[in-house]
Amino acid sequence: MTSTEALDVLEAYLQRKGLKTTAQRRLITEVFFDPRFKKDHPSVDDLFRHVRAQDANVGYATVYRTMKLLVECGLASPRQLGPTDKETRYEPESPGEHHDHLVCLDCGHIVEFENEAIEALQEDVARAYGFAIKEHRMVIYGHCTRTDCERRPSAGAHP
Amino acid sequence: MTSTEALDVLEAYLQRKGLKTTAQRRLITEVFFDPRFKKDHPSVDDLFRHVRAQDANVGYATVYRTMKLLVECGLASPRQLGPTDKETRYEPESPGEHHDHLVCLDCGHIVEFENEAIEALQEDVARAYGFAIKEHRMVIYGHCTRTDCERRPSAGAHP
DNA sequence: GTTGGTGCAAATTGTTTGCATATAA
DNA sequence: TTATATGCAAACAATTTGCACCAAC
Repeated sequence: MTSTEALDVLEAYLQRKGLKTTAQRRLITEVFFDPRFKKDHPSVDDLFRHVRAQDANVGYATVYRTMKLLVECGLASPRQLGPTDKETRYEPESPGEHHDHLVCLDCGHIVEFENEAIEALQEDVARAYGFAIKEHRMVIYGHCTRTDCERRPSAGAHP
Repeated sequence: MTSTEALDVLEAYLQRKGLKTTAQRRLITEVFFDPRFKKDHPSVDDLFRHVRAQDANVGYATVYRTMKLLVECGLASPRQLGPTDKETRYEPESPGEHHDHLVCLDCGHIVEFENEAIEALQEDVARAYGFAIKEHRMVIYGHCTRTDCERRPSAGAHP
């Protein structure tokens, strides 16, 4: 989803809730959906720094509060891909899409994928235990084979 | 794995590392592997309270430090099943075993399961992207059908 | 006797909140 | 004009760390 579409979704949500469209909320949303940035699962701090580059007055708290709004209206999902990561990272969401993650334990590289066969099996499992699935999370940790994969012990994850 | 077996694993690990076996480390490990407790994915605070019931002098920091040791020697895994939970919870591990989780969004009930077909498909996915799998995490969120399932909005997870 | 452990309290870190001011509606 | 947002600093909560004393080895 483009940043323009995301803004539309956000503004509709704000209107419906009687909240206000502000320059800060627009800017943060634009940064979050910026194609140069989108794939990075940014933390609040990442977002804060990029936002400050465009408007030096935005506060940390505003970024937190805006990300909470984006989550509420379905435009973002909080993630914790590396179980040792302490900060929450955010992923842009497009309604109807879903993907899971492959995370390289060496370089931190993240690949998103989707697999219908796995999802069908998940349905079977859930049914067997009397659960109605709302959603799921799946992360596979391993070692990637990128030529530029270098050990980054601090990269996050020992899962 | 029984608490006795766990203690053996821990002591072997401590010895190999030149570390010391102490009463506190033994007690915390026993509590963590106590069958009455095992299934509960306890937080450090849960453990701390049960440990204090047996020895009123143990400090919070010691529980943290000991859980870190248990993770290092493979006896425990840190989990964050409800993405809104802030505290880390721990799950007892037995080498060679693996299970994933079903979490009820209403009552917080957790079911552990294992599914080889899903794991086989994960291998396929990883191979397709050039990843060698080390391990994985899968959590399915939904609504359970237990008769005593009651909405616990604070129960944890809106994933 | 050494080396490592414990308990406490203080420090750190990520996140939230209270409040006076500013701004969208 | 009136309700909501903002930015700042202070508050919080989970976890970590420094240090004086203790206890395994």
